[in-house]
Amino acid sequence: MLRPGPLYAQAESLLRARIADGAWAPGMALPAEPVLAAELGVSQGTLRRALAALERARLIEKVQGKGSVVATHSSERARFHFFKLRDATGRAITPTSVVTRITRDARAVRIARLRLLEGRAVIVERITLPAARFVGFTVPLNRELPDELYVHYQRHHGVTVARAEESLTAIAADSVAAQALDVPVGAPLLSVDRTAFDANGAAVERRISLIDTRAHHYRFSLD
Amino acid sequence: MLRPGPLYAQAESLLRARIADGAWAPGMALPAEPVLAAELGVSQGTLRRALAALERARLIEKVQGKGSVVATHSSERARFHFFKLRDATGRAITPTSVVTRITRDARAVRIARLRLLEGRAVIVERITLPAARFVGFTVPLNRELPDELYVHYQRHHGVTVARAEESLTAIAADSVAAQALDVPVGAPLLSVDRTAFDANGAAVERRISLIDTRAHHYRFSLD
DNA sequence: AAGTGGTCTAGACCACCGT
DNA sequence: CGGTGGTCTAGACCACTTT
Repeated sequence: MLRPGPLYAQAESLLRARIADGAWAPGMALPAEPVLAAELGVSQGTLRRALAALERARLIEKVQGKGSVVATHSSERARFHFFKLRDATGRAITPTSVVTRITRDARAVRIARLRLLEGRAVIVERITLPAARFVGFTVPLNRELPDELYVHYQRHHGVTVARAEESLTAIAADSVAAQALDVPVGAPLLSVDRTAFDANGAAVERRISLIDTRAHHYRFSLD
Repeated sequence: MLRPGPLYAQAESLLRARIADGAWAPGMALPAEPVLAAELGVSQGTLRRALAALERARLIEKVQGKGSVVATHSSERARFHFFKLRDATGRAITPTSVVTRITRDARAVRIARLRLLEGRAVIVERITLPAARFVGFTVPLNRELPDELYVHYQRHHGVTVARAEESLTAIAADSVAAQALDVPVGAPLLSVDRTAFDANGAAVERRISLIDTRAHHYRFSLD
């Protein structure tokens, strides 16, 4: 058998693939460590090293005495991991969202969305999804959504966003954005261009957010 | 003796303190693992767990066959870790910097700086340092600096920046920034408000950068 | 009580670096 | 060659959760 790299890395990528492929669904309990170790043919210590890496990548969550489960986007931690806006004092805020338009062609689904923070329109977004991964995509229009979009991807399309890259710039509001956000044309907006990836590293979403940052800040850490 | 928390965590904070206090200077080799483990009274395995955490935090660097050393900011990795601007194609760029003014009082040292990318003025910065940690701070004015500012902090003041928090907003250029960056007054600029911390978690720098993002993007990952 | 993950140890063996 | 870190294992014991 081919054995590229250390055992713990092989174990990690095996488990990572099972999660990304949906063989282990989000919320599902993993086998106990001794069982899983035997199945993979490694010691429990080696398995634990692989599981620790998956936990750092937020793909699984471990609880002492209970076991490990595949991480869900509805869990507190993941919900805030991809939403970095905070109010002026640094506190997190829960946004509400309204999808205003959906269009599609053979290659992509395109979504326009407006997000409100504390009742004020603060973000306009244009989202592009690969049609192949999101067949039959649909959400109610012009109504507040019950769940985060990433939770929707996961539940209805088996797509779990694991990682993202963002590119930030300051731009001047055009007339469309200005009207939606109730700011003057030419007002400075924060543009966030995000590409999101699943656990296998495949791109699953492109999202451009235009943000009115007069009352809210984009906040994060460099560790 | 008091023993709060697991051994590996105690070992980690002990080592972390030695680095932050300067008892182990940047670039200095650490004792070999068996030696260090004996000194701390833990097994090599437990010590390795602590060292792995310090390596993830970029406080030390390990090299197989040679040993471990306290990380230096001049190393490639750390140099780019705190500078997230990239060109439009995503490539990293090496900035040059000119300090234009230094003022000080009993509490703080204040620095004004201009940064050039590919020959164009792209960033104006105002930096505030706690006077207590930076006694006798001085750099040549209006001349290109030989080293990054963080390398200067480390070499001349024993201050190592280990972590930072940033708050981003889009603002309109005022007349001062507009002139320095050669953009119209009111042009959108990316404002980055950074607070930097040492390995002990003490704040060691406040820095506000105003960036012209027409040709360069602020780029980073959410993992 | 039984099962889970969490900690800690000791030791064998491997891969790499220097002399 | 001796010294370094890197990998892998086996087992003892602890802390927590559930039955």
